[in-house]
Amino acid sequence: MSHIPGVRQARKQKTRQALLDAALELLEGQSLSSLGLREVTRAAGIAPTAFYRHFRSVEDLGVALVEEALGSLHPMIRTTVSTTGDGEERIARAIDLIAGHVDAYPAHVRFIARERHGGVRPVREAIHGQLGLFTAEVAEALATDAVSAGWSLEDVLMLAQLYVDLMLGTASLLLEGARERERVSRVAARQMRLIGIGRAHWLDQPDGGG
Amino acid sequence: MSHIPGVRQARKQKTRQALLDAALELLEGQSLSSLGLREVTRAAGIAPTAFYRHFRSVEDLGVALVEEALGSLHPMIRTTVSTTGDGEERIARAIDLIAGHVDAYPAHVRFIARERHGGVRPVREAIHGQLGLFTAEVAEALATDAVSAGWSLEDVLMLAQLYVDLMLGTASLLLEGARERERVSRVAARQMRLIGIGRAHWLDQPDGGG
DNA sequence: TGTACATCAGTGAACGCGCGTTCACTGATGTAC
DNA sequence: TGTACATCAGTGAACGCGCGTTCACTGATGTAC
Repeated sequence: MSHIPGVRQARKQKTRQALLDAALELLEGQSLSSLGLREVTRAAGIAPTAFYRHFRSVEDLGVALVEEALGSLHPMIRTTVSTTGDGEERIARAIDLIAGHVDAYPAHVRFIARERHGGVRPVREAIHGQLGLFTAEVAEALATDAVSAGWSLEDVLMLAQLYVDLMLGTASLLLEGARERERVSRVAARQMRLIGIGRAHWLDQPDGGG
Repeated sequence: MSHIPGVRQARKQKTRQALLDAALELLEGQSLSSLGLREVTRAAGIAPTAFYRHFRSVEDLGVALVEEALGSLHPMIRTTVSTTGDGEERIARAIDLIAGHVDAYPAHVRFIARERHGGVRPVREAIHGQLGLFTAEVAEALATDAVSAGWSLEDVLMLAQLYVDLMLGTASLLLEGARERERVSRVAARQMRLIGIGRAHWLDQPDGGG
């Protein structure tokens, strides 16, 4: 009735989502640079030509997928980082959250891991940009800890980058080797512990600070 | 003359290498899963059908590329890890070696970074296997350090994995942002330093050791 | 409420093109004697 | 050394197929009055 929502717009949104979902599923076994437009529309159950009502190209759809995938990752990182408790508790909780996210959004995790260094530049850049935001967010949280007193901004950022890379790497390993989940989690926990120890002693060194 | 080398075999080898080189160059802008057989033979200057004299498929060629790319990486890791001197010297030397390798073999580095999580399973598995060997090699070198006395094998391996991932991540960043080389190197150096500090204090913790 | 017109998501035919793979072949290299 | 035959890397025509994109269209939804 009113000119804002409308049945038409809702249906369009639904088709768009069907395209995104179909693409994400097809990307389980291939890279975005080999994903075909007709392949996606066939899986989504619409005519090939309707694709253009939603995206200019498959590349363009890929960029939209980045938003969707890292949007779902955003709250997770926020929660992980704001967990309270001592070091060991925080590590255990972080690992649990990563594993939970991999279970809840396996296709999203796979997509990001795959296309982060993939063959489609605009997608790579979109992922890079989003991960930069995540790193800044993690850095902000780390900076409020007492342990970070006296740290330069640059050093907090390099630490955040270490954590973000470790989280992504762990998520990717959890995805591939479902049967090795326990071993992967244990190794990741120890790596976080070691980084935490390095963090605690960073300013002990004569030339540690920036 | 003798039945072992022969002109024929040498020529075949040369064509094979031309295929590998052509593929590697084409992979600068796309993923292996979208690389076409005809595309490769065209770039290599041979008829499409001759491809089958060397590889069963493009996927198969990809696996051969993994051998080639990580073969060239092998000596580098060995050198990096066996560098002598104090911690800071070793870090500086490691970063230099990584940067040098990226300059010498940019296409190989890009290929490995891209296909490590890429869409072609056999290639992914080949890379995973080779990186596992590297990690073991790094672990072996780390284990001989005095700092590693009292460490469990599992912990040495988790440390080695941390270093290997950091090296690969750094190589990839150096590749993408040529103009940011200095900043990337500085951050990587500090990450190595922080990991080194964590390593030095690992056994200080009541529950640090395995 | 009813009517007339505008919008626009989705359709289906058609196009030219490059793909992977097959096949019978060519001719230089290798081998046996 | 010379000859006759075997091997096999590379060729070129041919195939059927799915691709991305264009175009004019349909018909339900939206808007104006």
